[in-house]
Amino acid sequence: MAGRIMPKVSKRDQLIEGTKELLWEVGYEAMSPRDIQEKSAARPGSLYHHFSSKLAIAEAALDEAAAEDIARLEQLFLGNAPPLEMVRNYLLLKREAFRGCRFGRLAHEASIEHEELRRPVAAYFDAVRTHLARCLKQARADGTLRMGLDPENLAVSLIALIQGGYVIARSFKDEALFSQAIEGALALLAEASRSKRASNSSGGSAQRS
Amino acid sequence: MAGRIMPKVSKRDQLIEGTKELLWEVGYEAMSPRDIQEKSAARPGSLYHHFSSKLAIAEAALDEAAAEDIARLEQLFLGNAPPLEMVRNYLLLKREAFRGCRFGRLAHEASIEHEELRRPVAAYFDAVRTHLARCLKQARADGTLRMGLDPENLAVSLIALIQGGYVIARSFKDEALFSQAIEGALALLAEASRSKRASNSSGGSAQRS
DNA sequence: GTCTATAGGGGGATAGAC
DNA sequence: GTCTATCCCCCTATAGAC
Repeated sequence: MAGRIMPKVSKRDQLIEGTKELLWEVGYEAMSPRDIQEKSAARPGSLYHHFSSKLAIAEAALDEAAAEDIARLEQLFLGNAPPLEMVRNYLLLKREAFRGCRFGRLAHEASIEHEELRRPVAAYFDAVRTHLARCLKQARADGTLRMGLDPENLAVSLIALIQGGYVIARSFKDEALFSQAIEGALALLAEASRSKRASNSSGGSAQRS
Repeated sequence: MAGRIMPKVSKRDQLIEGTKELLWEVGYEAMSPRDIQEKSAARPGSLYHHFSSKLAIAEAALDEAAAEDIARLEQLFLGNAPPLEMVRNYLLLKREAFRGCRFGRLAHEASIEHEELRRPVAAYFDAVRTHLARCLKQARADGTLRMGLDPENLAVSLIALIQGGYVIARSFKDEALFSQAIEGALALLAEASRSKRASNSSGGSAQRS
């Protein structure tokens, strides 16, 4: 049993892992080095051997988290569904409204002014924005999204929608509000993508291919 | 100079005022009783004479803040502009993107689970939601907003949009993203509003902050 | 690399004089 | 009502043995 060739999880990895969890659960400021140590079954000596400070280990953990989620996004947006459908699917991803976004939740802490923390957070959002903007641009090009709608602006709106959804759900202690926010936006998007095939003569001629 | 009949600002009021500012600046958890005392030129004795705990004074301050802002909302939504214009105007209110919403910023703290804090936060958002939903409902009734768009859902979406706008602006350290999020939503709304009047004022929101 | 022991400072609150 | 003085605990490390 014990003789297996084990990857041998180092204390360093355990510490990083514990920190990732804590950053999501409680954020940066409310997370103490002691909390990390307990969650990782480690002692101060280990923590400060591998990392110079709480900020340093948080940076490492957050960099890892961002890399993970950015990679997952690549997968998500890889398919070849119609671009607007991709956007819809992204909005409808299963999310734990109360848990919040592990990046967005840090945005309101004063510590977000540490570039070490802000950089990975911004990197994650930038990846989302890029994917969404690309889909929306494509949708506009192929005629499923109306002109006059700026894909870049819209992408930011949708990211904000999700982040705000967490805020509202937590404030009302009601997960349903998260879904409501998403549904409202989906309905708007549907209106904005309603084909030009109807009597509305807003200039478009493109039909579904 | 000093002989004027002064309203005599009590230490209690100073403490509340200082707490309101701090809750906005740094949030609940990062605000220490000592911070409050310094900001209010008061001493522990005063604080704990008037309030039983940090939580108690935060509750009092937050209740006051919510009452203020709910009253301001009443004024805002009092005019008799077309309902959809009211909504647009609300979205275009001047906001300090980096400062964030003094209610929404608390939503991600673990302490939001204290009902004392959550109640005023939810009360504020509920007021916004009610006003927006009423406008949107009216707009749908008078034909300026398409059927098929649920006013309740949409109201939640718009609140989320704003709250998320703060998150994104802070994450990217870029106020322009707040405006971008708003613009994106305004464009969507414009598409969803039926241009029954010949004079097409939709989409021409003209000013950016 | 990981441990135990310890340190300086601030957090949240109380006691009691005035 | 407001003040000064003080308390205990936890936060963020640091030192040094193993």
